[in-house]
Amino acid sequence: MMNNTIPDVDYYAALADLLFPFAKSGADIEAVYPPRGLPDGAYVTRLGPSPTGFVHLGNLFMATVNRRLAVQSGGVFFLRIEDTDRKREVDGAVESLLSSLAYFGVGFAEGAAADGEKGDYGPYRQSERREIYHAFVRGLVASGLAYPCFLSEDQITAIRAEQEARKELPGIYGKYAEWRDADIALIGEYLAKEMPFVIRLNADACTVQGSGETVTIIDGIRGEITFPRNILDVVILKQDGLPTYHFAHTIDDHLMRTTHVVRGEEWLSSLPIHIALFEALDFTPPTYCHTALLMKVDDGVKRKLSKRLDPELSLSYYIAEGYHPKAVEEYLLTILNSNYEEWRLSNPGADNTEFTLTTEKMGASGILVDLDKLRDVSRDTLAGITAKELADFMIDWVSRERPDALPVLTKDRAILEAALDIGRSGEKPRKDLEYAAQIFEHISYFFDEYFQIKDPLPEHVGAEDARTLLEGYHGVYDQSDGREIWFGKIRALAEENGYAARPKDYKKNPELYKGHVGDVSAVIRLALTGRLEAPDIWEIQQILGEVRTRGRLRAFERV
RNA sequence: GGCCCUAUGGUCAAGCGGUCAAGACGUAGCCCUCUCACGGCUGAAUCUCGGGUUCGAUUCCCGGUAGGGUCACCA
Repeated sequence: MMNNTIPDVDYYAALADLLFPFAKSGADIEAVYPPRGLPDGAYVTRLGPSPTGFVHLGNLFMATVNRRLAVQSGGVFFLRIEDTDRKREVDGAVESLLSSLAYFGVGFAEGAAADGEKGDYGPYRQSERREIYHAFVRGLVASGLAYPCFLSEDQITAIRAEQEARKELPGIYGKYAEWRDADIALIGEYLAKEMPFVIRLNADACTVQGSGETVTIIDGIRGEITFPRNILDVVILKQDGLPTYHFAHTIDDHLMRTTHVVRGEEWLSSLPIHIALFEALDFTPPTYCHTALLMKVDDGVKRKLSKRLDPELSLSYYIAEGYHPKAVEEYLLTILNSNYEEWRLSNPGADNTEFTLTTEKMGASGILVDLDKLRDVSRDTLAGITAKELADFMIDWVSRERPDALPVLTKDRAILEAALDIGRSGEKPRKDLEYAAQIFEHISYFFDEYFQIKDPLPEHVGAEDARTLLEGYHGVYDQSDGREIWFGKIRALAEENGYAARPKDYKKNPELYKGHVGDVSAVIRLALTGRLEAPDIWEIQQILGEVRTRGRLRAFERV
């Protein structure tokens, strides 16, 4: 059934006409997307997510690198929606992607947007670029570099089974590529019968004369990488007429004038295909930068983050927990460039855009996402944010995640800000604020609605003693006392009740005392905050006000 | 299994032929201290294994081993 004569130029031209009678030429398309008039050294980068509805930390990671690389070089960062798989597409996915990224401060000056798109290199949704792809596929067919393949799913499965049995490389290539240079009459016949087909790259026809068996490219992160040339007749156009990732990537990044493709390491293995495609189309490939993968430890095994298995690593997790966008950005930068942390240490207050990200400084081995580290970075970051801003941030979070608590939190803005600002000024500011959910719990005792006694009495204080101490404290308490006078009273109170006025005295002669001032203040702290661990009592009283302070002291005495 | 990537403490890592092998997180202890947090100090903890090259390898080369990725009409 196959034609054994070597096809000629006429054959390929005829085939192209047969397959794509109405397609434009590559040159027509090319004319619409001229090179960008950017200065030398400007990076054009992109984010190319598929709209599956799941927005991953990896998406943010990728967005952060690409965006910074573009922005810091005076280039362009754009968003392209890779929606060539209609089966996986989810309604509203683009919107949720955009809003999740926006939460973390990532926006796009060019590309797909919630309401259409912006920029001169569109369309920015691959599903809308059909004509463009077809024009170039036609060109490939016309030069004998691609061909229609009518192999059915069953046939392909059978071929694979045979290959597996023979321990051969699976796939359509070489002698298995039955439809390479097939009889044009037969193709016409199948076409007339509307048999489904795909367009495959003719890998053998692509091999550049005299270039050898391997290809070497310089990766922006990894340096030189050598691999065998692609021999697979990969599908470039699917049955539904949409391109596969490989082909769409080649066409789009060429036409959109992408200079640097920064993507995850999982793409490294398809690089031979992409290089083959760029060569076949006679395009100059971009600089590839393959980043390390974000990993997770599962049962002691390190593995790639997976959408399926790790819902807690979706962006929505961080948004729901209320991690501050700046904190997450700081964290990502620390894992992105090993010298970032050092830079941050010597430039504590500087805007992180002053730091220049380099692909050379990016690691090539898998990164374990470390929430401990994130929280630490977060504490530092939040310490540098004003209470006013934090209050806005908390209100925003509460209205999203805890709407029931919104009235409580917004009732008295001054209290909210004061609560968030405790101990944050001075030489050694507190750093105990991590993320909204934690902060909410942390300051909850300032709100009567959420105030409750959570901890037991301290070890050295019995119930009777507690009552006596609180009564005594209530008697001497004066809201207008300064911190020194106030604490003097606590010391006196401790002494009167058999507790050491100074912890050191107690440590020296524990048998002489019931405990020490710490125990006395612990009781007061417990009455006022419901917990044994809280910031300075005096400050808390200032914020609570005299009425509520007395109220809580009395309430506790009754318990 | 083929191909590719990776390999310094539990984690992120500096190092780019000669170092007592940085730093950060975490962890242990101490100090400061009314608790907590902050801060300070101290400690434990790392070059995957063999071969080369070299006067000298954590560093360069080769191999093993381990981990990871990928082998779709998914991206």
